[in-house]
Amino acid sequence: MSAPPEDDAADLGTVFRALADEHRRTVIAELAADGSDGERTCNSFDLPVSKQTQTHHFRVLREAGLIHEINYGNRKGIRLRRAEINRRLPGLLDLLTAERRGT
Amino acid sequence: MSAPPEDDAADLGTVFRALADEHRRTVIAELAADGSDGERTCNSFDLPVSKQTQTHHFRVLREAGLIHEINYGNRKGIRLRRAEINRRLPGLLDLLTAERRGT
DNA sequence: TTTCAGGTACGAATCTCGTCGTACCTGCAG
DNA sequence: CTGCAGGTACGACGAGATTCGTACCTGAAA
Repeated sequence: MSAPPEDDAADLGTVFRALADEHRRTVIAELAADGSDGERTCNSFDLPVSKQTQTHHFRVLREAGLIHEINYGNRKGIRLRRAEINRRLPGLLDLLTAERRGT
Repeated sequence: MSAPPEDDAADLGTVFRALADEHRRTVIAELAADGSDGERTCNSFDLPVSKQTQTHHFRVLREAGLIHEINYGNRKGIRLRRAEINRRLPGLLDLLTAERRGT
């Protein structure tokens, strides 16, 4: 209810709901696996959905406090909020990277 | 698709979807916070929903591999599958108990 | 045996979510 | 300026989730 803060990390329900979707989980797992934490474009994830749907997924991830979106007007940059996640939800990123390696 | 295994821990998507609901998260958080790991009854959680809905929630938790249900015909016992969870999803229970203590 | 609380099965109402179509905006390359 | 790729806004549709009503089963107490 009311406008989401989207500025800081949301509650566990919002985070789990965001990570329940396989596409969004793939995005965060890829970001978490890349230690350089560089800025990536939305297209670099090769999601098998339309661009409207991608916009939706990245918005959900941003409102859950998991990523940072940098708007360049024309294109958009994605960055993992690793520090905030590890501070408020320690161990979460490890769960995602572990799943990605099998089992 | 097909009948769910419900015997061993499910994938991350199923687990996150199960824990996205606040009622179910409350159940697991209470179980995780109680170190004795004793058997509890469904009623002991005081969920503000009807008993049909409780049946539904406990089934979701069981199919996600998070709890064990012991059927006595008349009543039902609930037990946290702590060992399996900590083995396949280390750190998950800590996230739930941390949220319950406030941020 | 009768009664009753605890649970389940099935179905319906409602809501949310994931997806896309159409239309529009933004910045860069010709 | 024109064209074009990347993104967004709004609306719609189908699938799934949450909740409950009604009906029924099970075991223990009276």
